Amino acid sequence: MGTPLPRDPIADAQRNWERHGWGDVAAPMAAITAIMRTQQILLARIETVLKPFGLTFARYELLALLSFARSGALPMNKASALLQVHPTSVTNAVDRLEKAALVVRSPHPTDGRTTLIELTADGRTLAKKATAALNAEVFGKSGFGDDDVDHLIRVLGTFRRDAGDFTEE
Amino acid sequence: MGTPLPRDPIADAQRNWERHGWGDVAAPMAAITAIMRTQQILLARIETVLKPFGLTFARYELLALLSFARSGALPMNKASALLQVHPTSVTNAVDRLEKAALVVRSPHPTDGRTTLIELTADGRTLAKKATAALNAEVFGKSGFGDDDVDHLIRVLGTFRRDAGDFTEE
DNA sequence: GCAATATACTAGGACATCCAAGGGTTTGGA
DNA sequence: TCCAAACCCTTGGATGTCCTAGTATATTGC
Repeated sequence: MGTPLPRDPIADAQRNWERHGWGDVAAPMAAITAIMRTQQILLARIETVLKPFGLTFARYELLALLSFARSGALPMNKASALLQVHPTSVTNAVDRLEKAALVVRSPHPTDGRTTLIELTADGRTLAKKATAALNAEVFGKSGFGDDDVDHLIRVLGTFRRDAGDFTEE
Repeated sequence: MGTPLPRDPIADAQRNWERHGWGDVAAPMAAITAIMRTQQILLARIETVLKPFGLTFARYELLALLSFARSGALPMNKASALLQVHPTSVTNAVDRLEKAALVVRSPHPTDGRTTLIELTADGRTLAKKATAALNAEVFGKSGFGDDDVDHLIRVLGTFRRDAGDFTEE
């Protein structure tokens, strides 16, 4: 996107907030903005690694999810719930994965409304390769210290639970 | 997107990673995935608050940035750099803000290549109102504890610096 | 048993993001 | 001085996300 800025734009924003009398929410604003930007950076790294495999993160996530399912198949609505994205996003991803012969749609044996997404042999192979690449290039080089990783998992886990993502734990 | 899941899908993914022999990167994977999901939740909250103002987060960010500029105007490339998004994204946002009469494009006085984005009176008013709403509804109710906010700012700040977002500090 | 309600997926549309490419403007080195 | 390289913005295209509706299938309740 360009050259590094001389100063942290988010820290600047936080100062601006304080300067305008919003000091009480300046810090959370900065933290939230930092999360948004960090996500953007991470997503870009991930997409870069996946590009050679012809995958995007959305499609990879679906592939990875299927590869962990016992039978290598899941109903679309199940996938939507587990990936926590809108059903139409899953439809979109499946359309493209199916076109690439990485998954197949098949009717649910007992429920006529439901469509199963099944991993093909190619899909399973590609998922493995892509996972290895992501592990090596992104997750293995996250840049976060071990303590910070633990902290992030804990804090964001609480946040997600409070936001209604899940109940238990 | 729906009802809460019985279990944390990211914790499940982490267990799957460990089960498949990728224990060394399972934790960072979980932390990164949690950041992605948290961003999604926060963005949804923000967009919900901004919708009544006819704004999206991208447009709000631009408006807020302009409202902090001395003259209420910035060159497009400056805005692109500070918001850390692609120039075309700024073009897109300005197109829509201009259509809503919240900003105006004007030629740069000395550099014929550059276009200035100027806040209109309406734009400045709306920015103030939208900021008040976000402060009250999102940043003021982030759900993060003060210590966690500080930790996030610090850890993500280091991450962003290492990623090349900025140099100093 | 049948109508009303709920659920599952898809089609179409609005937005945002990025990349690649094109046209205009400046700058800088030969 | 002058042309090539650098820079700025926009257009067009690919993706992804969500929402709203519409169609088809199940389930419920009377």
